[in-house]
Amino acid sequence: MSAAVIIGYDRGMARWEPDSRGRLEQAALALYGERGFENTTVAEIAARAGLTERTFFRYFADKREVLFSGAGTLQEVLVSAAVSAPDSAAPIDAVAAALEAAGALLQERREFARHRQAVIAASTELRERELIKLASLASALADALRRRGATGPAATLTAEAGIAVFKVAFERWVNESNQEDLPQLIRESMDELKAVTAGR
Amino acid sequence: MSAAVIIGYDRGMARWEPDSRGRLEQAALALYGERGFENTTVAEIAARAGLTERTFFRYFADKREVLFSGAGTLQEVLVSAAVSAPDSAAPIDAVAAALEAAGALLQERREFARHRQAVIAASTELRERELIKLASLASALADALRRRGATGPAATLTAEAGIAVFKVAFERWVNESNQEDLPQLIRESMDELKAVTAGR
DNA sequence: AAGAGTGATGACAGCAACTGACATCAGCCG
DNA sequence: CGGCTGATGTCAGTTGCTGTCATCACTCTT
Repeated sequence: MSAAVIIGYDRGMARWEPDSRGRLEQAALALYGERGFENTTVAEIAARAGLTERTFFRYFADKREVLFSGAGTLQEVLVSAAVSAPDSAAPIDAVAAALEAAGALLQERREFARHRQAVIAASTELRERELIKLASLASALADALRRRGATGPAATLTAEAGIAVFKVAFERWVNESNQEDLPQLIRESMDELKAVTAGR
Repeated sequence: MSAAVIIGYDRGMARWEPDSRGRLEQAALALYGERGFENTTVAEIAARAGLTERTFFRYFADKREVLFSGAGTLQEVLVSAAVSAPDSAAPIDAVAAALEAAGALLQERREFARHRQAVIAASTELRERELIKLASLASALADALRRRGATGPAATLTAEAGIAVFKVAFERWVNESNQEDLPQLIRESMDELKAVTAGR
């Protein structure tokens, strides 16, 4: 059964409803939010999107991945901002600039980001997936720093510390009720990292 | 079928072979190493240990967890070392002391740690699990710092940065062919973090 | 010593995640 | 017009994981 049948095939007679991928993502986020990740089956997600389980797995490698389609874009923004920071900037400052760019991107969809984060925080399995995405960001960021001339281990350390800053700032941003500015929170957290590693 | 039947019931006529848990861990590590995590079934692990699939899941929550039974001990060592650092030590130095204690523990079983790490590195699923274990260490470490009087976000940042140091040092230690000293590598990586966050 | 636990294990059924193979069919293109 | 394409459906199968009940050597009680 296709959703087009239900809707009456009025979208210019396209064979299928467009944006299957987007519909699956919306359905998954909604259902994970309503009943929790573990209590939702892939068949249910697919049904809400007017598709079948098999089609879900053509778009997403597994049940978790459906919440992480934005990771690629985030990584691109992060890396390109790091690469395009002035040559004179120290690695840690290139990282700070990259994190602020990524933060600005997330800020554009505050409500979505909050909802999504609440869903992820409620499930250990989803938290695992998020952590490996963040590790992938750190790895890509370290590569970018090496392209800027940083040495291997220092690049890794700078990138990982930067991602730690990002995590802390993002968590604050998500939980604060006021409309805080994420890039600003990133700057503050970065300063706090510098203070803390200096032994204060 | 019990393994005792095969072996001939000569261990003082105990009803079952002792240390089922340990046998499962050994069998899993061996099989994951031989054919890879994804190409190993739980039934095969259980069979090699002389047990059934059902018993495997009585000891371990899932197929990955069997490689992480040491995480609890590591966390205890880490936390108790952090808590027992001198009151005069800055948070980052308490973390450094804690990481060195944990490093010394791992160093006692260098070959095991290497083998295990090679297996984990070969599987994305296992890397995910490792990352959440490290996140749990960071969280416990941050709690320990708060008990020492550190404020919330600073404690989180210090702990996360410390775990980043640990990751980098551990990776060096595992990959170096020479018999390097892990606590020493941790000290060096910590110094590198301090340099890097200072803008060098 | 007989009988009543106990605890680790096995046996079995069942659900849900995921995969491979093949079928379908509207629209496009030559 | 007819063949090709690409997104989807259908179906069968494997495996991870769970609930439930059975088994039975050992132990404790009386």
